[in-house]
Amino acid sequence: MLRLSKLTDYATVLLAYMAKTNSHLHTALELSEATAIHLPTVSKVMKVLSKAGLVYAIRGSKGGYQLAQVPEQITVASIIGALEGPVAITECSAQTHDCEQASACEIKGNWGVVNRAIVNVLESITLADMMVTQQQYSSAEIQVSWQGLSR
Amino acid sequence: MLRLSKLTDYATVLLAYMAKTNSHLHTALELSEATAIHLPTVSKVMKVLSKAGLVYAIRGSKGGYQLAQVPEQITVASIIGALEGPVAITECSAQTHDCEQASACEIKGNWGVVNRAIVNVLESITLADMMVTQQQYSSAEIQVSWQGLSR
DNA sequence: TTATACAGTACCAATTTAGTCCTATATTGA
DNA sequence: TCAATATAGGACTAAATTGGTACTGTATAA
Ligand code: FES
Ligand code: FES
Repeated sequence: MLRLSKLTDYATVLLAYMAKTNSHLHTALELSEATAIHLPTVSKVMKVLSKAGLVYAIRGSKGGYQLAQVPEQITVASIIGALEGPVAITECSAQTHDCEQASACEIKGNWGVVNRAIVNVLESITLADMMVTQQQYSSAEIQVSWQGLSR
Repeated sequence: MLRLSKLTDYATVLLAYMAKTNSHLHTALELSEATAIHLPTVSKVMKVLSKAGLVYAIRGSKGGYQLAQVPEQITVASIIGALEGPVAITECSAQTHDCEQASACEIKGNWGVVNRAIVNVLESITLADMMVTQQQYSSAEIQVSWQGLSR
């Protein structure tokens, strides 16, 4: 149902924690303890974020991770892009797809428009936005979770 | 990568075809031939759309399917909803989720905001919008597909 | 040289999705 | 009433994806 992967969710939680205190380096172990995400999973996610250039990684003892940009410059779209690749809600919304018989299709090109609209939303939301405290809703409303992630 | 299921894509193609000539009933066989989606798959999708109330279904000989509303009233969000349930980009953006330790999370509630923004986009786009002819892009741009669906 | 911490990759289990098929039910018309 | 037509509702399997873990390699500091 138009779901992001759990790894993307983990990544956002980890980056948000790092953003809070970005003065020092964060080891994978520290991140794991602070977020209650299992260490192997933290490692996996951080490696991907490092490769994508969203965080700096320093090896060796006294090493760790640090945000590569300020939270205001890290968009949700870039986090998703790092973990899952470019957003493409359907095969037809992707740029690289090849199709000979598209002439017969009634909705040709329109998924691309929808996709663009969603990407615009995701590019407009930054890590800093994600750290704003949201009001708590009653149980009938949005029930947020954190434990749910590490299930 | 924030992907809709293929069935949702099929459903949109089928509904768009039906919208073109909604004066008569469309049998699953006719829809299959017009869209080149295999008949069993067409049946599966139409059953779901019927159950969701997006199309009327009439059984027996001379039976078939017909849109339950005009294309301007059928939103992309409702099509997704019929096939995949409500849009929930993460577990934390769902309404029904239960979490005891959310107090520790840095991004608590924010996925719900992002989710809402995406739902707003999807609710603003109708089947009629999806039928607007889009300009053809060069191969470097969006490459639309129709055959890709039935792969 | 040793301990620490990230990098890269391979791997498996669990889940989800796509696709097909079978039986039941409703409708029409001969 | 019977036969033909079409949808309804499940059940089922194969394929693909995802989530999670483990192992080996490399860089750094003391
Ligand atoms: S991700 Fe933090 S409350 Fe769900
Ligand atoms: S769905 Fe891809 S061109 Fe129609």
